[in-house]
Amino acid sequence: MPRVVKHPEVRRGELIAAARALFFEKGYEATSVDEIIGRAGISKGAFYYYFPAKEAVLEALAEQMAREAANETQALVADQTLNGFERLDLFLKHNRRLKVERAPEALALFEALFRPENIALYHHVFTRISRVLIPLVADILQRGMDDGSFLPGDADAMAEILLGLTTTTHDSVAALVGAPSEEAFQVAAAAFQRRWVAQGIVADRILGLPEGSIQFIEPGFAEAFFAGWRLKQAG
Amino acid sequence: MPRVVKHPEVRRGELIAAARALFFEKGYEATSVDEIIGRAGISKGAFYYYFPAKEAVLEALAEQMAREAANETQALVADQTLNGFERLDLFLKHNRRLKVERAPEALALFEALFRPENIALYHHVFTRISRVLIPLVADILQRGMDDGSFLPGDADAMAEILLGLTTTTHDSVAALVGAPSEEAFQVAAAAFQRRWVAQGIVADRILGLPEGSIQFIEPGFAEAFFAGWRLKQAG
DNA sequence: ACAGGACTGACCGTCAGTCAGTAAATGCCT
DNA sequence: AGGCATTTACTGACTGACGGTCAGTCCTGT
Repeated sequence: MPRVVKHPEVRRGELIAAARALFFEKGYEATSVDEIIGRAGISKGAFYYYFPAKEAVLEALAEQMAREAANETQALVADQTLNGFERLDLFLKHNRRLKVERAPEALALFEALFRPENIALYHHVFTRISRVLIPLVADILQRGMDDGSFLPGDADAMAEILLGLTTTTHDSVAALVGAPSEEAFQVAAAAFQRRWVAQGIVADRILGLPEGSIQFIEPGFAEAFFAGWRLKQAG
Repeated sequence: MPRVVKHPEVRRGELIAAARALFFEKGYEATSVDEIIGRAGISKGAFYYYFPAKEAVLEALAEQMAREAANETQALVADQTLNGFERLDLFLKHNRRLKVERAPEALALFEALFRPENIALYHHVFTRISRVLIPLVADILQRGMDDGSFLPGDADAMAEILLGLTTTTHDSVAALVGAPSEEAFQVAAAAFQRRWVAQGIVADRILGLPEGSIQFIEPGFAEAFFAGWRLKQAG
């Protein structure tokens, strides 16, 4: 094969992109290094020139996704004129809007991340995302505790817990994207919606807000998600 | 090798036991089927006579551990004379006592389950344990909501959330058992303790109990755990 | 011209899984 | 009770694929 030299950053990016596509498609374990290098158009040696092991690509990919998530959020926390609750509300509104606006990509992403064979991928990605988001959320909580919007407490630990809550929806989401039939999906979607409503109430109680203050998802999100899913099944 | 025939249940049990020891020792991925059959004193073919794939042993092991956890808990929920809070308190007391009494085994178990290479094992085990415990906890919560011990709400979803909370301590426990030095362990132990205290407060608020009502771990648990760890490091 | 960074591809050891066959247990007929 | 047939439990050599290595080659900037 002809030898093509590229800037290391470019090559690295291409390798991660190739891995990303394949990991999402077939899972981390089921993707071989040979497939990654085939897609990236590069030799085995070059792969191991950039990454010490297959798992390192997984780490790099998780890192990249965590950075993307952090970048989108960071700007929101900057606004100094808002109090704690307004800030949290903005943060949540932003996330809700993202979920709806990007429903197609989100569907694909979730379908990839929540498939049983992708637990390792899921865990890596969410651990890293949590790690970057915890300080941001902790900051929001701390200000809210200081200005009386929220009940006082250990802001860091509570940020960790609140974010942890969202990652424990794994099973309910997995049931959604793994639903084998429309009936199963309907059941899973109902459970999903119930779970998130309960989670909002739980968050309200943790922070000492009136019930209904915090909403993680739009009321009709499961259905909207469902529309995309049905489209995919049909196509 | 001479051929020894045993009752299928016995053989299956021996295979799971051998796998359990090896998975705990070196992790799921790092354990080969050859090692499992070597320890169990059986041939490759016999292994695949009992399990369709390596992963099936992992499932079976997770199943076994989930059943053990459920059996120990089930008896507690049976007592009809107690109200919701007393029942929950009993459940938590039982778990706290278990953690202390079985600190040595718990240490070994945790050290195995929370090592980074064992994420798959961890996830399988805890998903299955959650699945059997959720109905039990939901039952406790429902009775407590009915008799006014707890704030009303979706008992199933809240049971799921409360149990989910405990699994999101993964990182803080992983930091504990993966600590490379005594200093790192001390830091991790402090974070661990803080995290669990916050979690107790969170649970109080979710159920509408006065702060301090729920305690997941004994005040000195991290230190007790630490003693065992130091012993191991020294030995 | 040459040093060192970027890259190649044949090769290696290991591992999960297969399979054709075999020994022991069990049922069944006489 | 003893022979025969069927089923169950098991053996171990083998395969293909995979992650990772390495000796060496090409390319680019200085």
